[in-house]
Amino acid sequence: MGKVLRGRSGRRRGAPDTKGEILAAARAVFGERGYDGASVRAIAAAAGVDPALVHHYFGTKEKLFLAAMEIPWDPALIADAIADDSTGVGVGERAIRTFLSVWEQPAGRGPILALLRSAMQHETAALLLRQFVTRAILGRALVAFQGVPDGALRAEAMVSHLIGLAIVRYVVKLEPLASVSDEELVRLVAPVLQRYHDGPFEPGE
Amino acid sequence: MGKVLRGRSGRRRGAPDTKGEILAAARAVFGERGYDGASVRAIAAAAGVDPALVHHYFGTKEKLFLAAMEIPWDPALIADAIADDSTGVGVGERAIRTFLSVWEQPAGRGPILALLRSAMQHETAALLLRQFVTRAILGRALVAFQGVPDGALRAEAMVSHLIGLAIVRYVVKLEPLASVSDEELVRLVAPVLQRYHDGPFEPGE
DNA sequence: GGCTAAATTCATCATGTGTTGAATAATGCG
DNA sequence: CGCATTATTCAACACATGATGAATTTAGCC
Repeated sequence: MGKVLRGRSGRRRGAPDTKGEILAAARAVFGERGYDGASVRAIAAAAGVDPALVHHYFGTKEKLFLAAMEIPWDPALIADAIADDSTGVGVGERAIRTFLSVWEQPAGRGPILALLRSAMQHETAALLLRQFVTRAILGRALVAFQGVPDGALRAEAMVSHLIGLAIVRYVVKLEPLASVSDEELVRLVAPVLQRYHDGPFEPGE
Repeated sequence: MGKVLRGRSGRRRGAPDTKGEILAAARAVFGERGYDGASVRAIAAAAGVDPALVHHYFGTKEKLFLAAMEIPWDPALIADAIADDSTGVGVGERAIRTFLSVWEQPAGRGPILALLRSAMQHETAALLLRQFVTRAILGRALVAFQGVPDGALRAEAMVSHLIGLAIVRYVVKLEPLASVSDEELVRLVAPVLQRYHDGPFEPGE
């Protein structure tokens, strides 16, 4: 109790990773409130630190945001998990399973939630999300769509469904979708996603 | 040029529908910037009016938001269009076509965009969106899922895909999805959505 | 031990926000 | 015409925000 009241000015004893704590707090608060909604003061408070320190380390709020969006999990791993064809199951199931593995734990959920929330209100963030999806996810996962006509389009449609799922399940919390079990979600969504891979799509039908 | 500078105080000549203009401006600005991002001053400016007038008519910003979200198109019509089984095509195609008919024109896009954007940052708006989807859309469209096991879940999954589509196409603007033609989008998405209606879904597989 | 550099806070600024109350101008009813 | 009502703006408040520069305390090197 009262750990927040760090008292008087000056350097603290020991070598605490304050910069890291600020980053973690930033991810959490950006994730909860989005870019505009998250105030530097709120982030500083969550890190138990004076607002000025945030500026000392990161200069401006936007730079802090960019720094906080350096995601803790490796996007390449994600993309590879989706691309990996060695398992028996199809792309659809691989995609939804990887999706859940990230979203179901708050540590992984934080940054993308922040990115997603912020992309809705800030063009900078929208651009960031666009690049992230395009380069980090789609760019690598596209190997699973090699040989498929309009592969890029189909892959993007798949991603769009996953984004919608994230919003409905974790932000808007529509029932029953929000509280259905992971396994049930896989059984529900996987075959539908899979159809983006297998299904026909002829301009003339 | 200079129409904004309405000059001195007092009532204006004629009987202009200023309240309506404020509402329209509110829909536009809320749609572009979301609830928190849209300032009363910006809305007032877009309506060519003093900020105080906004409060005179609507009291508070939140009430203005709620008033602006009284959507101009009839949700019942939308829901019925999706539910209507008399046409030859399946629910999937009906859903994506109705979706496009609303989103492709800015007048219809405005309010939901505002609702969607705001739902990402404000719990009030999230609740509003939840109720809107549940009552206005799902509630009526569910007749198309009568007799289908887990109909509610499947319908929600469908809606989640449409929401994701809206975000990727109209907010984040991922290419090529953002500039694909309506017809192509229908051919791409309709059969996948349809699978939520027809496809099997057994808890035990 | 002394001194520089880093970490941290404090006080403060300029700006933008939602909101309010009073003032002014036009309308419409008697 | 006179007068209450409505429409509209002006000026201001209280508050939150991002940012800055100076002051204070500790760490680390010679």
